[in-house]
Amino acid sequence: MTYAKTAAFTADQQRLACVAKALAHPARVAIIQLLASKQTCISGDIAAELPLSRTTVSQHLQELKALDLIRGEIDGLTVCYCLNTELLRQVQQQFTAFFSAATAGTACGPEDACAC
Amino acid sequence: MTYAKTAAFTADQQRLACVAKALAHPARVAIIQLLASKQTCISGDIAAELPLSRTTVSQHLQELKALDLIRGEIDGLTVCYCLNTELLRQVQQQFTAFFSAATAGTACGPEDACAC
DNA sequence: GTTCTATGACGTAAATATACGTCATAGGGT
DNA sequence: ACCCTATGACGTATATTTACGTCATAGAAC
Repeated sequence: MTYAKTAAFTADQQRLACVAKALAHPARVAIIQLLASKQTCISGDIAAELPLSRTTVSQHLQELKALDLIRGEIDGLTVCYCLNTELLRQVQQQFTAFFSAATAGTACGPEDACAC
Repeated sequence: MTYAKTAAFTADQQRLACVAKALAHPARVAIIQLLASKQTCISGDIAAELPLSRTTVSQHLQELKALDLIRGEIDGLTVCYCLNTELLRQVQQQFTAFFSAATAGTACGPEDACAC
C-alpha cells in the first residue's frame, strides 16, 4: 500500500506528474526528439540510434504509447512509430500553464522579500 | 550497473529528464503550486496541506532543493521555502523549446502520411 | 513450405523512489 | 536551566523503474 498515495492529489496534479514521468528518462526524451526530427519512425531504427538494447527501447516505446504520446502503426513486418502531435500540444499547454503560475510571483527575490 | 545508462545521453536530454523527474510526482507538483500561490512557504505549513506525513514532505522538499528549484532559508525555528523563479523560467524555456520541436511537424497525421 | 527478420511479451536482477517511524539537533518560551 | 517545537538525518519496508536476455509470433523472401 505504499507508493500509491498518488490518489490523494488533484487530477491536474496527477496528470502533470504522469506526463512528467514520461519525460523523466533521457531515453524517452531522445525518442521523442528522434521522432520529431526524422520521419523514419521505424522501431528498429530508433533502437539502433540509442545506446540501449532493442528490448529496453521497445519498453520505453510502450510506455510512451501507453500515454498515447506516440502511436505505432504496423506496416507489414516493421512498426512505424510517430508522435501524437495533437496530444503533445495539449501537454505543452499544461506545462506552460503550470510554469506560468509558478514563475508569476517574485517570491523570495534576491533580498528575500519572504516575510515569514 | 543498471539504471545509470543515463550517462550515454546528451546533456540537454539529461537535464530535461532530470527536471521532468522532479515534476514526476504529484506531491512535488502540489508543493510548487502551493509555494506559487501562498507566500507562507513555511515547511510545516506545506506538510499540513498535503496528504502525506511530514517526513515524506520534507523528503520531497529536499529533492526539489537539490535541483535548486526551491530554496530554504532558516528563520529561527522554522524554515522558509520559496520558489527559485529565475531557474523556473529557464526550465520553462527548455520545456517550451522541447515541445515546440516535437509539435512542429505534422508527423503521421490522420491519414498517416508516414511513408515508412 | 521453410527460413529469416522485426517486434512484442515474459521473466528477472539490480537500482531507485516512495512513505514513514524514530532519533538528534537547534532555537524559543518559561 | 528545562521543556517544547520545528526540522532534517537515518534506517527500513514496499513499490516501481531500468535494462536485458530469451522466447513466441507474424509477415517477408526464397
